[in-house]
Amino acid sequence: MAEQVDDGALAHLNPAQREAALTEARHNLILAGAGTGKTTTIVARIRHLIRNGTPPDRILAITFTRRAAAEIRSRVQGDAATASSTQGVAAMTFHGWAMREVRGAPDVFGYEGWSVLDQEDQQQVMRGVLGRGKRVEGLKAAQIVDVLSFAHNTRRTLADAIRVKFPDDAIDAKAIGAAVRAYEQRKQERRYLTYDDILRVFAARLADDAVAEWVGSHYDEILIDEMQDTNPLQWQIIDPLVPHTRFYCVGDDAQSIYGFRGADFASIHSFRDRVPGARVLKLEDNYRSTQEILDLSNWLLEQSPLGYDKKLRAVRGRGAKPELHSFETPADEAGFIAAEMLRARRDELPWATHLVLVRTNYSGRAIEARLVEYDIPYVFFGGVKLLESAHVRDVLSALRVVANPDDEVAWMRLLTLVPRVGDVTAARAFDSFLAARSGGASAREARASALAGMPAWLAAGLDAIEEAAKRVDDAVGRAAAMLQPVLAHKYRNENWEARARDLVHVERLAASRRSILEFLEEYILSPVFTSEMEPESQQDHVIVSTVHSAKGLERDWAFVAGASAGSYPSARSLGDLDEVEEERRVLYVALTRARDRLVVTRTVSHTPVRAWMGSAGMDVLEDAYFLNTLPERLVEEVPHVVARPSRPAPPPGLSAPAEVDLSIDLGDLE
DNA sequence: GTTCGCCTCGTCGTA
DNA sequence: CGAGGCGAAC
Repeated sequence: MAEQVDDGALAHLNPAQREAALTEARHNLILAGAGTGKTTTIVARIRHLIRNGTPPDRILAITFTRRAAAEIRSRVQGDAATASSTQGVAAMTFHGWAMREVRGAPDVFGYEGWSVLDQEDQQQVMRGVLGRGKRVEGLKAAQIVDVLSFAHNTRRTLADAIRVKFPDDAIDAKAIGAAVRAYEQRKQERRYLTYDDILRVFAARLADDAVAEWVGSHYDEILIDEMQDTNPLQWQIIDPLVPHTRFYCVGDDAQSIYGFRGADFASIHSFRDRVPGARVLKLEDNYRSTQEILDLSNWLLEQSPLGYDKKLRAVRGRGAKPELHSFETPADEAGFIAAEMLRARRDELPWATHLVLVRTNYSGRAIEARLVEYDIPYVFFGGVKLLESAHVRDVLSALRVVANPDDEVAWMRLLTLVPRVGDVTAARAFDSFLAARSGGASAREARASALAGMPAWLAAGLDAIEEAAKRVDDAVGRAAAMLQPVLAHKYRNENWEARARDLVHVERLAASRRSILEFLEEYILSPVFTSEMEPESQQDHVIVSTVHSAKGLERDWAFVAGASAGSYPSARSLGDLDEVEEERRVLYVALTRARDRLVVTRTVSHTPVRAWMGSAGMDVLEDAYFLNTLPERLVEEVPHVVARPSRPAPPPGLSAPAEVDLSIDLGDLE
């Protein structure tokens, strides 16, 4: 048995990794710098546990994304010889885990039949609460939802969260508080849970030690990846479980980039206080990059007033210097990146050689446009998630009203798809639904009264979906069929063909889910990007990714785009040390993705920031710019900026031209 | 009064 | 690309 799992993985580890994989301490924190074989070590650890007799289904790996979970699962399974003995290791996100526990034991946790709201739906509910003005104290629904979420994740009061998020504005927190109370009540009435609520329900029940003991007894060891991005709300889940299971946490303080979501990387510095008896191990040898790439990355961290105590060493040795290319416009920059890829292609390098890292979804679009233009296959990580795209939401709204008839957001969305029905008519229909319900009508009868003035196809379609509710892909198919005519019209000028293809993907994702709510929950909690569903993702392709979505990614060549003044650090973070330092770590994560060739690109004159900051503001940004003190020896600088030829000013007499007669001479028509 | 289309504007990052 | 404002059309 033992030999079955021992594939020699341990033999490939260096002494520090081996020590980390085999540690016998009850709780462990592995501080693993970028490229030091973090995933390799986690995988070796899991295989080691299994080899020593831990049943795979008693091991839980918490990761940051669906992709990271999938990678751990597949690497733990290894080849066919070991796949069966390693079957059953659970790998999922924090939210996925919390939901699995809550849904798995409704007697313990409650909330059966409640729907999970994503961010856009939360904003929709908040808009409904705010009514006509749509603002309170100048804050829009989206801002209030954000500050509330920040309060939950950092376990602050709402008043404190408002002070932290809006330090300069005189905001009457009482008015916000009233809106939030109304929002909470609305969520309760409609049986809605937000992302945060899922963690909060789980955490609240774990405060009962009997519950913590019971949950802890399911697992021999819980592994947590990207520990530096764990926030106080997630710690509230970990803490009560410490006496009841073992924790194996892996992280890197220099890669903490989720402060905006409440993560505080300092909590890994105090890990031993929080988790008594924990052993702390360090991995410092970098296997990913050449020394030149690490020299630049190390330099960036050294400039920080926070001491990171980190210096990555390249086991691979020396290579080419990183390049720093400067352009006039983002379009030139994108053109260069695409042209470099085409050049590499002529040298027969696969598309998968390349990774392009962008700061924002928005800035990724310029790159995307060039890749389309040059016919380069790519997948974009970040950006629109499949279940967040408007047309998919339209279709899912029909499933949602069947699964949870109290789901007002879904009702409104569905009803306003009907021709000649707008907000007012839809709200009236929903009101009559509510009236029927409070009059004691069953959900189905109430539905009939909501649909009274609506076309017959809608009622028939909802009945059909309800009949198919056990076969979720079938239900998706029926919803799509019912709405096909209205959607084809709604999106007639917005790429309807591509959107229709997405609907087929959704149907495929829904196959083998046990219920509509389970299906929606799974993909709301661990979203799939639209572009991951495209055919390109099955073939050789370039990856374009926001830095935040690039955790764990590496490629031979990495292009770090838009590394301009005003972006690193971003203009909006100026003046707040913590935020500026988080921006530094974002750039650090980007730089450390490259194995062989690191290409940093930037624009120097036509930045959009310059336009609204003005030149005085621009000086401040230049001062704060991380790369403005970059020593020459660290990079190869390549200017692409074309100096505009300066012309001599015209002599004074020519400066006020007479207007030119632009009318045509009609000849003999006069 | 209500719907719908068109236009402008602003967009950090994510489960 | 979505949200929101505005005016035309129903």
